[in-house]
Amino acid sequence: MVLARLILGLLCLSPMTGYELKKHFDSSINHFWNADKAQIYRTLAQLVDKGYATVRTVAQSNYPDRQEHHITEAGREALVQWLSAGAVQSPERDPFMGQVFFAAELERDEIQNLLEERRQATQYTLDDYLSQREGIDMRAAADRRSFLMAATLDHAIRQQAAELEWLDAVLEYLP
Amino acid sequence: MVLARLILGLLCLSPMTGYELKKHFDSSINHFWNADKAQIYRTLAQLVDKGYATVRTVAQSNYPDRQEHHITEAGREALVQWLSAGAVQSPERDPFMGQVFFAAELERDEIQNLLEERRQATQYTLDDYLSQREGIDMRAAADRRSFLMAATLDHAIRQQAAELEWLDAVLEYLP
DNA sequence: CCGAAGTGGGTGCAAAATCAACTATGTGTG
DNA sequence: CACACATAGTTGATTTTGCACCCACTTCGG
Repeated sequence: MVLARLILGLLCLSPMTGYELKKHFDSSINHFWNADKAQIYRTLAQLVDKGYATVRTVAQSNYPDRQEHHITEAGREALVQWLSAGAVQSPERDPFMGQVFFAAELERDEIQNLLEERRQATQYTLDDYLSQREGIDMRAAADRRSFLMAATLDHAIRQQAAELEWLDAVLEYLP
Repeated sequence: MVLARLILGLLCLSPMTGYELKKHFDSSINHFWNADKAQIYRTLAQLVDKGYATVRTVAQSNYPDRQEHHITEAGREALVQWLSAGAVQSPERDPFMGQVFFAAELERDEIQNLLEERRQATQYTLDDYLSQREGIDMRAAADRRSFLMAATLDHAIRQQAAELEWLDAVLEYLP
């Protein structure tokens, strides 16, 4: 469902192969979504079925043929409809919070390890996002599209930063 | 996978029926996980299969029989093993960020609507969490279990608060 | 020259999650 | 009395996701 819209969104920016879509999910989109290769190719096929995208096979000299997927007018409409239908509400889901919730089954130092391990991972993720952020041309963010894309990265940065602060607070006051 | 551990965690606190588990997911656990009724009952059956829980049917005078699920020693071990195996890393997943990422397909005022709608929903969720937080006896949070449980709620509160701040920033600077 | 990594695409399978019914009975409200 | 809601649990179908493979060819590093 969501994946199909995200793919439509990417195809809206420019025609792409499944392979290129995967790379986007692993880089520019990774701070708010991820997707398995197999899932991408299958969803792509569904989009073509529904008439939201068309395929154009482009032969290359040295590399395999590109199955270039182009968004159709119907596809663009479906995307806009999703965006116009209002802000989606998705339930919170964080397995790590589950670990914390029941962590009392562990000894105090093991709990501390758990939190410190998470702290390190969060710091690592935050640093990754911050370096991605540096790569963004701030003059380009004057146009609305770039601004919004950069904003989602800012969101991820704020979330990670908030998590770090929380972890430090918990580590400090843990009885 | 995660759901099975969370159920084990809850059964660790006290024996419960599927119905009661569902209520916990809808109330005390809702800030970091949710689960469908059907999924809970099926997972419960799996836990019994694996020997992580046992069922005791308790007849009631006016109401249907309770299928009380008790955690076994093996179940407790499985839970502890999950907690000891280290902090789980789960990829970020936020459909709303997808909407923002591609929101440039909309007009400026529609984008503003989208963000304001989300702002309201976030405020509502935050208020809910804050009122849950009020219900927590702070003296009880001196023991480690209560402290950790309250901490996960604090985490959710911080996340929602950070989201609000972000939304305000985006609304202010949106070109 | 060998092997690793990159380009490009795909299948099969299983687990996890969601949606929508359906079964009973009891209790409280208008 | 009818109706909604709470207690308690179950079934079927479908979608979503994740993991592990498989193909073919090219380019680059040592």
